[in-house]
Amino acid sequence: MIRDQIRAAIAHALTAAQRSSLLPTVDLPTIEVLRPKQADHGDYSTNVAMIMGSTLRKAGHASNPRAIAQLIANHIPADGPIGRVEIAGPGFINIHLADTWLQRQVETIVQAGDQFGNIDLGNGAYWQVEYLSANPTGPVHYGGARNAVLGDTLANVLEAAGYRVQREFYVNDAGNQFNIFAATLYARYAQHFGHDEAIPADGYQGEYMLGYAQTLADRYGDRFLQMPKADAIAQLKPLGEELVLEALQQEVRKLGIEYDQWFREQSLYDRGLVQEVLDLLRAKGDIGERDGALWFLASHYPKVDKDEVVIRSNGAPTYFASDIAYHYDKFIVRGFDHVVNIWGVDHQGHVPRMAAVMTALGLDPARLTIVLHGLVKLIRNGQEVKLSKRRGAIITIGEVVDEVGADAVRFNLLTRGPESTIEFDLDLAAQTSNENPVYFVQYSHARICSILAKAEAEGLRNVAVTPDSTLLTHASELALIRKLLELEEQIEMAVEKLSPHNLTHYAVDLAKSFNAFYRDCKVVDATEPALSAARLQLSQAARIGLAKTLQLMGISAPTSM
RNA sequence: GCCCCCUUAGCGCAGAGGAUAGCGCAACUGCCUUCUAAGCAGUGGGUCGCAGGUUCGAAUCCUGCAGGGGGCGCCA
Repeated sequence: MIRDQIRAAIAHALTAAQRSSLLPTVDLPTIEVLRPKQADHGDYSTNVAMIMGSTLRKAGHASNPRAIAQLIANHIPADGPIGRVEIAGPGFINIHLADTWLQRQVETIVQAGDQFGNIDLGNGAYWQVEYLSANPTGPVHYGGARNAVLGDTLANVLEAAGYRVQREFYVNDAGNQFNIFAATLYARYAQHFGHDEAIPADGYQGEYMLGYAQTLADRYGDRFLQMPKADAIAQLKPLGEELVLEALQQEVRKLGIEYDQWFREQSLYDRGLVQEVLDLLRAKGDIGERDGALWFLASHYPKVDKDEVVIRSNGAPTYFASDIAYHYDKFIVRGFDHVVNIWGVDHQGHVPRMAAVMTALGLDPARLTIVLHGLVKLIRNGQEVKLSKRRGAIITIGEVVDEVGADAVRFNLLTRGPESTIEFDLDLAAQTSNENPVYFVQYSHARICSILAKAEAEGLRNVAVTPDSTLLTHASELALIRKLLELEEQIEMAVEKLSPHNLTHYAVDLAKSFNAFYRDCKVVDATEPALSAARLQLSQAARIGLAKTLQLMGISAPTSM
């Protein structure tokens, strides 16, 4: 990455200055390479001279930061990406990228193609991203779309950063909610055949249950009414689960999401892993008995003040019991180096307990990251649409995608940091207007494609000579190249913060940079074939950058609009 | 009561301890016989919730306070 090259050059300059005794030999500070806000402060800058200044002052040496900066700057080799080096302000060293180097990057980008922007941060580390996990009791309500989009985009970004990533959906099919679902399903199924069978008091009221009953009746007839109710419910359970998961998969596909694995909670019990892990914790003294129940003694661990029931006094395990086994399975059985769980803020209380679980299992808690995201308020006709799965008055992910389109949903839910609450206005999102920055970005991509097509039609893309990138000297051309080269850093940032919202802002910036170039520089011009060739290559690079950014966000890159 | 998150332009939001705090929308003024006007250029708009502190330097870190949201179950 460019930043690393700059950092290396500065480090080299520092040691060179020390070796020639121009700078006293003290421990070098970590070199921060910053991106100045103002263009005339250069492409990169470092404050290392000011840090050194205070270190040297304390050690009784001459400590004028500007003088130190000058010493360091004198030793920075002006080659490769580094062009002009200047001292400014209280002691900043400002570094401008060299035009000739920038120009050469156009070809590099085009050659990289869809690999452009990829970096090697992960070094092949094996990560899991688990997102959208839910009870398989019906369609996922719209708020889940944020979870799904966040997790899926993070997975994309991690892959681009050199991680091996597994995408997982945890199916909570072992808990009480799922039993209630099965009982409700039985009732709806019986009702379908005219029986007077009431839905359980805490059952699922949603209309979608009628659809499941209908499907079961179509596929299996009334055979489940020819047996005791308990047996029928037991047999309907896995069938109902399959129906729900099929439907979920369809919904999620509308957002462009494919999971590598749908992991069933029940499988942890079937394999005896829950018992095994509880025994293990008991042997370590992390399990205690109180009020007839078994508790995980989480309060023994930092930041947790409460213990947590794992086996109820009625003998039934809690969700938390299988969750411990689940994470044991992730780290110890399957060997992920790192796991990212995407949860809504309403699960925040569970976070410190999971850290305790990690420690209790002998794992470094830092290997588990839980990304909490705020909830989504759906606005229609200026009013909040209430989401309640139990009451059945839900709007599903699929419905919203059908209404406003997957691209608008993904982009809008990605623009804000995870911790924010999002008010998603359906009426606005449905408009294909400039209210939707996603169209701005896509339009820019389509425009490039149109230019490339026009050049093709006029035979300008068949120029025999390789494009001469040194012809790209216009400020808008160089600004566009600079913006394109930011992609690596944007990916790095998204990974480090485990938050990809910066990509939406970058996409808009990149589109604006292209639009400025388009305004200032005529690309297809038969009277200037050499310049056209160079600009066409730059346009191609811009298309690659925009398409890559959109691809990371799971948003389509249309060739015409 | 305790814990977590949020508070930046009229609205919605970015801001990796750095220099003159940005983007979109809305408002106002211009630009389509020209490669896509779903676009472009320009203008106005700010005590970065409040008060202290740390630092050469704070929207950013620390403490307190206020307002908003969430969480504190033998639910998930």
